[in-house]
Amino acid sequence: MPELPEVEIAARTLADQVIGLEIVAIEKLDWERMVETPDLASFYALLPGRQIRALGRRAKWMLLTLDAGWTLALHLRMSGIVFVAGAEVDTDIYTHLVLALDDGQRIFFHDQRKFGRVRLLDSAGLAELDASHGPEPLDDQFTPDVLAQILDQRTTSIKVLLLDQKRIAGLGNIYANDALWLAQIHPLRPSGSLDADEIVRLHNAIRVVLVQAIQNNGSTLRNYRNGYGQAGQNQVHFLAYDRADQPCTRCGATIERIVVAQRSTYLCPTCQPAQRMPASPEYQREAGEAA
DNA sequence: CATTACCTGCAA
DNA sequence: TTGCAGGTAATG
Repeated sequence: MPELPEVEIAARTLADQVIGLEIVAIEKLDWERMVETPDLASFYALLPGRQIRALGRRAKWMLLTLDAGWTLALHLRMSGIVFVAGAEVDTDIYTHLVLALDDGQRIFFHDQRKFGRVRLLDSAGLAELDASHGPEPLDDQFTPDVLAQILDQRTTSIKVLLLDQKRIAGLGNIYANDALWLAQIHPLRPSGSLDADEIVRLHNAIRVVLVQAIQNNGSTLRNYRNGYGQAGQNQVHFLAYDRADQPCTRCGATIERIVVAQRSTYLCPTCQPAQRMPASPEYQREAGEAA
């Protein structure tokens, strides 16, 4: 499921409900492989008694800042849902982690596909997680110049680069597709081939699609829910993602589906040309003569 | 760099 | 039955 907007909304809606509460027990943990660090014995020993001080997000990681310098980091991967519920809600076979809180509520980590991951990190572990990701696209420090440096000289396709969390944080398949459509850039263009104007367009497009998705409480295709168990509304606003064979809302051409890096990729063949249109006089003269 | 693996459910 | 799904790590 979740990309940056969905994790952001999930973190915000969790914050409304659990800040200041204490984790009193690990009530259920039936998929032990989801705990990446520390070892299980330490996880069981360290978590009870921790107070939840703040909620945050880094890339697609939800961060629960605890006392004593600990951070509980949750990654929802494809199908994870983190929500709060009281004792009246039963766990099901997909609920793999339940944290009991001191007000009687519980944090549920529900994950149909079991790809979700949990880390309990000290300050060094948190710094390591931070350092392993690229810049946050919604930060003020993320400027077109920063994006230009990330793209510079790279031959890898722009779509693959946008999905690489080490280069830029938070984009997944939906918003990478939509940002490229909005910027009118073909997903297979080599990253280093974008000119200054295209980089400015892409920088702006990334922010626009993410901000709009947050305003719409994220996208729910199948599993995604916020911290109250509610679905998002952004899925009706997709620009290119999942719109194969439908008309481009900008030019009316038919949206195509191709596969890039084993991921479905949607583009408008008219608005997102495979080759950048060179503006040099030589090209224009040749183009004119050929025509 | 491209495949494959990790999991499960659902629609074609 | 096959292919596909908001992601990433581990392989050739």
